[in-house]
Amino acid sequence: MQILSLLQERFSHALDGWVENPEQYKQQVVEARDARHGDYQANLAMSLKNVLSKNPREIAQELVERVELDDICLQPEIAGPGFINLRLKDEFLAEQVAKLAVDPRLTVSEATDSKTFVIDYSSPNVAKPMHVGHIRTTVIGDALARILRFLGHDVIADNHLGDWGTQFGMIIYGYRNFRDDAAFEQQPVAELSRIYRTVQAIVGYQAALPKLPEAEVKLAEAQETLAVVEASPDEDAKQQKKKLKAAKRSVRSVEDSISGLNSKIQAVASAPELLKLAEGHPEIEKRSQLETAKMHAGDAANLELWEKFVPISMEEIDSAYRRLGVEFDYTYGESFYHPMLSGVVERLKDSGLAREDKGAICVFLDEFETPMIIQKSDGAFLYSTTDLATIEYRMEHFKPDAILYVVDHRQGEHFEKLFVAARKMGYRDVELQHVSFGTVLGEDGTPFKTRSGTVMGLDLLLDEAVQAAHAVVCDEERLEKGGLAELSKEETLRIAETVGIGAIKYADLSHNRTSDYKFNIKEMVQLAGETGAYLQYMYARTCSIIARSETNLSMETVGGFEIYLAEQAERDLVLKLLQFEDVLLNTVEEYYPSVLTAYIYSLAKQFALFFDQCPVLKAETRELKESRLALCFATQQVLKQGLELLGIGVVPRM
RNA sequence: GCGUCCGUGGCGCAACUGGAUAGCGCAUCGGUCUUCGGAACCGAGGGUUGCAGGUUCGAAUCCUGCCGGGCGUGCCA
Repeated sequence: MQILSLLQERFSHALDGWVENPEQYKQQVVEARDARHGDYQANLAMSLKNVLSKNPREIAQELVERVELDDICLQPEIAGPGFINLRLKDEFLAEQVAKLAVDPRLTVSEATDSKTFVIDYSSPNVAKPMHVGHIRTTVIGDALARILRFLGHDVIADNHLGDWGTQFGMIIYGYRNFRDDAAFEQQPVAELSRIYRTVQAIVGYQAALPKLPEAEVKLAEAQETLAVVEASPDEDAKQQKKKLKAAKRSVRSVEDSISGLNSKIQAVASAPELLKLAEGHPEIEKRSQLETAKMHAGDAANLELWEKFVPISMEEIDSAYRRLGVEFDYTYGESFYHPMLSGVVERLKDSGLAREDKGAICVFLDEFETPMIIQKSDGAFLYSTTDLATIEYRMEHFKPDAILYVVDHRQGEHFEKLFVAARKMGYRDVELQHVSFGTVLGEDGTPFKTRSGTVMGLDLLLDEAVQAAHAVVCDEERLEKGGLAELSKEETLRIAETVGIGAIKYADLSHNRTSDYKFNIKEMVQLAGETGAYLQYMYARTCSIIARSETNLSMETVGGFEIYLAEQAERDLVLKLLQFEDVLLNTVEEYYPSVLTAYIYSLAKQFALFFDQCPVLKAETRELKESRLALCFATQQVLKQGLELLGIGVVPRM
């Protein structure tokens, strides 16, 4: 049910033959922010003031006379400078919610202009452990895929794996030199990730070691500069402030980098075995890069190892996806596009878009100072090259109307360049969108790490959330009070899993995707406030009351229950339910899942209010009881569907 | 330096893309009900939306300039 566009159309019609392009004004019909102004409000009279050279209140008056709303609304009211306040008729609400309750699609229509979306999300690096940074892209991308599909679009979920990068050189080198055969035999995934971490630690150590003295010199310089600025202030107070701040900032930044270097050095220096390896394998980074280059060049031995490692690492990645309930249609990694790269570069050179500069092949774009480099001076290709090849491939094979890249905001400039270049290559009729998102931060406001400073593996993170959920939700006293004492251990574990994973997802999705957010498991699994658990609980409550009613309520039977809107809380709940489709459309307008989370939360709140104020099983009359049960049922369906579109599961009891 | 995003009650975030008295959740304080599973409901305090101008009927939102911060910035992804 699209209430908003229904109202907008009516107003647009009312303007036909009165103003030019009536369509452009209809978006000024919006949901009322304040309930005292009705359910919806039309704000167009004010902006038509100059167009019609008339007093806005007069315009509003005339609009009200022209607009055809009798079947939907009560008599519109004009307020303030020319606001038109609209209030839906109760009969209309009751009629529509009755339709919603018996419809598996909850009266959400399938798009008439169905489009094909390619959504590029998750994209972990094979052979590197997944961590908290992969949650956002995976969860946001998955939610968008689910919502767009539900709205009737064709969605191609493509996991653009990093399976061809420098990390392979590192594990190839590490595998040859550091592997523990018995461990690899028994637990290849764990052993591979141990090998990767070992090489990475040594790389970090060896790179940091020579940089430390330089950094200390820099620190001394920066401190001296600061001292000079402090000692001999600029006469201009403003200049002085600026200089002081710049000097302090540079001290701080050098200090930061020194502490970074120190921690990398410490990580190896404090572990004798590692230190020994580091000394026995000088220049390990260079050696690893060499292995990568050999692999790219087609070296049989290295490719054989690549073939061996990829499935092992995918096992781990897939298990994380299973747990998160995320699926892809395609998993074309970088390696898939590798054979196409030289062709891309050749075509760009031939068409004059790319040329050589300082040994590298570059695409210069007017909009940017720095070029997009597509081939390094040593002949290697870059991620720009792969991304261009990927666009070519997708355009040819999927013919999408839109390609969405769910990637963090730091790559913003890369995508801007990529899109400009793609346009120049002739791909003009496709929406290219960088659905960017902010960083996941730890308690201290810096990118999320464990106490020891390393990034925490995703599986451990999920375990922690599930444990926290179990502690809160499956507390014995609580279960006792809720009449759930007989739940088996298996059931409580399953509930904790659903709640824990849902908590992480909800916390992520409910934050505006463009901003950073602090990752705090304890807050996420809270039962009070705006959390996934609260929503799941409200769903369970709808289940509980319906079960108690012993009415065998279902989509087939609920149609027989007539709806009465006796109380304000009922009416508000119904209006909320009917706004589901408008919210979904709004959610994909700019690809903000938080629009949907905010709606589901407000629906749950509204249900809680209704539940508090309107007795259901103890309703005064049988008709009222049935009506309210039908509202519980409709709420249950919308909550379930809404959460499902976010990738969040529900349980009937918790 | 340049580019880009951001600054909203103590904290974490909204505000339907320019609408009416800026909302919500934590936290704090008070109240309701002998519960349809208190994870409930109602109420209170707390804000000059970083600052200063401008645009107009109207600005948290648009423009300009400051102040403060994140991120990016030619051969990593």
